[in-house]
Amino acid sequence: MEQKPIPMTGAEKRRTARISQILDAAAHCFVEMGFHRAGMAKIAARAKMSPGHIYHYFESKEAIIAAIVDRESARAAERFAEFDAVDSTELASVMTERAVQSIAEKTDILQSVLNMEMLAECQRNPEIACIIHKHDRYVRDQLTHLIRDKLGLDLAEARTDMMMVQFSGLANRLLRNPDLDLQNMVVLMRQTMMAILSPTLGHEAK
Amino acid sequence: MEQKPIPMTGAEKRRTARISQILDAAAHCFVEMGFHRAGMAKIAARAKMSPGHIYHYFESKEAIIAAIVDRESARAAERFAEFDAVDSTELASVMTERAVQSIAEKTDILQSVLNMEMLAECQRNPEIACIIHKHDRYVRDQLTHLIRDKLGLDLAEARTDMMMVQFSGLANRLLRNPDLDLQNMVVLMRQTMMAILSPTLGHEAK
DNA sequence: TTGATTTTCGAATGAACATTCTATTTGTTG
DNA sequence: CAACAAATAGAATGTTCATTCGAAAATCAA
Repeated sequence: MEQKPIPMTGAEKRRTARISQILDAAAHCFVEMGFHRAGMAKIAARAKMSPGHIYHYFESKEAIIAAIVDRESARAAERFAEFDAVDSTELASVMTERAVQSIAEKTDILQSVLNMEMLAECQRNPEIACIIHKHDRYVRDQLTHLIRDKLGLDLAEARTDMMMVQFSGLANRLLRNPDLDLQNMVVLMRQTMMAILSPTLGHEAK
Repeated sequence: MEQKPIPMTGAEKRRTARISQILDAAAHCFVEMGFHRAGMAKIAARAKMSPGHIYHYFESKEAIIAAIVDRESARAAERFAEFDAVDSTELASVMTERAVQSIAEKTDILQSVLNMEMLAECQRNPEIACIIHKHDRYVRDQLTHLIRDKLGLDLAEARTDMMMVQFSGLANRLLRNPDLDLQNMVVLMRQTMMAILSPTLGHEAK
């Protein structure tokens, strides 16, 4: 989203370094054990500091969870922002490639696990819900603008959501079906995305 | 899947009643607090029995989680089995309606939360993974048979997975975007599903 | 260097939790 | 009804965990 081009003092740099040390450790533990079985002791050990010290940077474990959700959501949003620069005619292809390719990597399976955890938490914790909805709205706005103004299509909001259905649906599918044949899937996925971005969708010839 | 037409004695009936009492209570608590923050005390209270007594029916809390995952997966599989009886020409429509309608209900939002929790756990606990993959394979086999043998389409496995991408993707989307306009979505979703089930998909006219 | 400030540690605390165990109640059967 | 088995309760146990706190170490200012 908006950014800080403000330079940082040494102390501030240190502080943000420590914070991302903690977040990296927390993310790792959360993937491995889930939000609520990952103990502060484990997180602290992985971040190479004492448990007590974490409380100089975060008010509570909940605050760490919120920060993780925020960071991961922001990263996902960033990834979507790349589509902005893509040529209109190739959008479906590029998005398909990115969806499939990013998912074929181990790191993104882990990312998916974190996403599941986040979405579950989202229905219980209003603060988490707020963070997730904020980032989702941002991504949607970007994509809707692309579809409406660059591609000149109607039903832009609905098409946006349909595109995003493909992304999260694919991630979900890969967790449930470990034998998924990506080779064949990618062909159908590309055509499906192209169909979603075709002017005739939503205007059925009867 | 296969079933037991065997009649039950009074004692057995009681036993299964108690067990589903526990599972209902557990499911409720798991949705509300997640697998690992839901304490046995809370589950016991909701099931109207003592914590200790639960251990007459389940070896451990892990066993309850496994049982919940199994039950919920089996229920999802049952719901998919209904599509078996649907007329070929209407499959896409019926599946769309079912996906959208089932998701528009509050209960299915809660079901989605449980699904997220399950999928996250699936990547950490091999026993859970096994249960989930088993049920997913069952659903896929049903649907693939439908697509290949009733609709006479090629690429049946890939089309199956694409259909399932739509289902889980839609559930996911609704959690992330609470403002989702189902009215417009349903139109695009139906056409997308029809495209996935059209013989021309996968055989692009260049 | 000295004093002040910040960073860091790790033990102490208290709550929550899964599980076990013993005792009590309920139900069944001869 | 008596004796036995099954069901149930709930307190006790030992562990794990988030959080707090006082002190030690490092950093900085003068």
